[in-house]
Amino acid sequence: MNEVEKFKEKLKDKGYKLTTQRRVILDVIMENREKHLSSEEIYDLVRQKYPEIGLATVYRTLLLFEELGIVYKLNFDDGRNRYELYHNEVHQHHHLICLKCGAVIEMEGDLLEDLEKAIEETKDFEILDHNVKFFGYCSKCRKKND
Amino acid sequence: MNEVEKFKEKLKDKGYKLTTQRRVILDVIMENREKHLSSEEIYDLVRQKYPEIGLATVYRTLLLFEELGIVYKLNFDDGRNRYELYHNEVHQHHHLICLKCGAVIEMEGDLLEDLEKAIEETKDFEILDHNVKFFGYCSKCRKKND
DNA sequence: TAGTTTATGATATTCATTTTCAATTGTCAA
DNA sequence: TTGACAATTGAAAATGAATATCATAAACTA
Repeated sequence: MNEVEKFKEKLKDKGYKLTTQRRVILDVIMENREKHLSSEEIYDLVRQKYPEIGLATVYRTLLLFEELGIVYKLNFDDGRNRYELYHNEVHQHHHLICLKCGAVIEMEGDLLEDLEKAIEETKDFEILDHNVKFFGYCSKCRKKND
Repeated sequence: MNEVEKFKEKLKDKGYKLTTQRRVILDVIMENREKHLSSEEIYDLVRQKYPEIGLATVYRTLLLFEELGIVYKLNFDDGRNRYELYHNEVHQHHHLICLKCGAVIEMEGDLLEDLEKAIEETKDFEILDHNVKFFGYCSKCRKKND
């Protein structure tokens, strides 16, 4: 079963309807896997394929997709929600955010596991998700500074 | 030199004036060291001491204090900025946020150091700050769930 | 295909934050 | 101490992202 079929099933399972708008929004997100698009950016891209769409529908759909585990909401402290396609490694990657040029670099690997285990034990806190961001200067901006 | 004197000096250094409003806002933040107050919460507390103050002044002052390194801005994904008094260990603590009751538990210790070193080397990214949050259920809420 | 329910688009609303601008208040030099 | 000038303030308006409202328009199901 491919991704789109899985998507259809997830909607049906919960009694949601399969609409053109939802399909187009999914397409845009799938075509931009490596990006971290904001709601507004998604709206702009969707309008190129389906100009009649309303902004509210995009917001509603992103909320729904998040609930269904289709997308994952990111927060880069730039005052807007950003989304990426959900994948299993999503919890295993962190983001490096350049304070100069705003570039977002993805980082795989979960070196947090030990830390999480320690927290669960010492604080009796059940961790479901984490949010790890590093702010600094990317290699390009570091070179410019020389 | 005590904290308040340091504060006065930081303002003067950059040509900013020492106003009653700024003093009262600092007092409120200092009296709530262990908390993570939002701008609105700070406004409410400040008004008890200085009712004439305007909301915009609080927002402006918090922005200024952040710039001067007097406070540190936190983001708990609840749609508002939160602040805490800047202290050197600020970079060394993380927050556990309960998804049920909203409690914020502070966690000391920096187990991220190894991870940061690895990033600086492999990604050529100079880390200045990090933001680490863990979401889950606190011990109280876990007990309630039983 | 009809009928019911869900979804949509346009618009209004909310909420946190920022901007505007005239009036006020610190600061520093005389 | 005063006066001048720049910085600061308060009130209100503006912004910007996100959400709610509501009448109309699609989807699904029998």
